[in-house]
Amino acid sequence: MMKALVNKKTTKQASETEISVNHQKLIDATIETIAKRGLADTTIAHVAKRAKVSQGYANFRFKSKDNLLISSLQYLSNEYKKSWQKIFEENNIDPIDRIIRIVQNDFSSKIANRNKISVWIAFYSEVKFRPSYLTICQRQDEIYSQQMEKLVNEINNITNQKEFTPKEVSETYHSMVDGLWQRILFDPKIYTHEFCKNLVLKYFKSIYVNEDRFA
Amino acid sequence: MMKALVNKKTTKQASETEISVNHQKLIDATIETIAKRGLADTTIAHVAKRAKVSQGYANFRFKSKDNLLISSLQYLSNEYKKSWQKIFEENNIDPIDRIIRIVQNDFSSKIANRNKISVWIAFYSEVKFRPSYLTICQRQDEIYSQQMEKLVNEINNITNQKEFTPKEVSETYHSMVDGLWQRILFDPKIYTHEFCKNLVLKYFKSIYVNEDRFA
DNA sequence: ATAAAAATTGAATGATTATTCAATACAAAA
DNA sequence: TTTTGTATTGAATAATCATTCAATTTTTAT
Repeated sequence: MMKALVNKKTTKQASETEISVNHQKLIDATIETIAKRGLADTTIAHVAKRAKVSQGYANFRFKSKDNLLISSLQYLSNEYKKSWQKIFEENNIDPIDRIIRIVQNDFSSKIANRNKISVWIAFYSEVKFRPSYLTICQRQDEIYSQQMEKLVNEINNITNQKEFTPKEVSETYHSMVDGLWQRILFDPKIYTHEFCKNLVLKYFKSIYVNEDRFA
Repeated sequence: MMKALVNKKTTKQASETEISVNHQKLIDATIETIAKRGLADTTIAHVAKRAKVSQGYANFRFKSKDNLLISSLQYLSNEYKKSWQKIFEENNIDPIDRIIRIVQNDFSSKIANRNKISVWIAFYSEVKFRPSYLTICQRQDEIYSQQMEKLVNEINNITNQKEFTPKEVSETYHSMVDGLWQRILFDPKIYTHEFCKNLVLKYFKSIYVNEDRFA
């Protein structure tokens, strides 16, 4: 009895490592497939082929296509969250430099590339009809906004800026980022990362008139 | 010969009116169906049922589903365009009042309601994979931007504002609108029309410091 | 009123695709 | 090596859906 339990456990651990590899391979393949073909044209067969596993296995591993899509969105969401969470936590860095880093992150090639953006928008477009998508997106947005407001509040205090509330600045920034991401998809020639960053920094410049770091 | 031609013409005219009715019924039904079920779940059968015509007819009338979708996007795009075109052309009205009208239009319940927005985003999400969608969206954006820059330029001259170029202000506004529309979908409780309009006007206030109309 | 033409139907077709599952490959344990 | 359990395959299944088209209804012209 005891032995059986132990055996089972080691077996499980070993296979879990194996499974994890396939798990991630499939999530990566899903994101790539959505980026290359669009959500409407993303089939289990395509994803499985890209992940180099059989079609049956892909479905078996994630129970359903829906589940695979949700896991992929979750992964994307976590990846993005990790990237900004780190910056918000850098308390030793000056708030203005910190917000500049947030902008740099939001328009870095790792985050704001056409593949990732097209996947985001694909999921956004279904948010109204899939409560699970909405939950994932909302939870992320909420924390981001909260942290952003806190940071803006610090900057308002430092600069003695009183006309625009942290909420207003934070929401304006957030919506600008969403809008610009969308436009990167439409016209990447015009909406380069530099162009977008510059636009956002100019916005901050209009709020924090005497601060030169928002060039 | 002559008679035949005339007959043909009258026949054609009469039927075109009839056809137009069905044509528009189908486009309306398509937009409603996308809004209610999402693009992924929009079938010819659903659209036809909503338009109260047979499934075969819907397909016959538009040659293909793809064509019906493109026509619906085109219609949506024209509808929006008509709404702002009119405002840009009101040369007798003061530029600042004109831009305020543009904002009011962009967040009117006719334009920025959840149904319309979800349809827009559904199409946006496929833009990368359907050149015809991209063309329609780009053409619209281009003219809007052009007119907006012209208007901002006038305002810059009047207010003697030199720090922010018309292009910068116009692009910032445009991306804010896109971003806010998206957020209306996510969280309509917070992102009311009033909230959005206020946010945008505050942005203008930060650019045109001495102008009280941007309350 | 009748014939001809056009509009419209709805059932059949064929393609696509998520899901299932019996069979096989593989790995670990005895 | 053999046995046992797990991972993985790939072909079969069943559902969904765009598209087609012969048949029917409606409209128009004479």
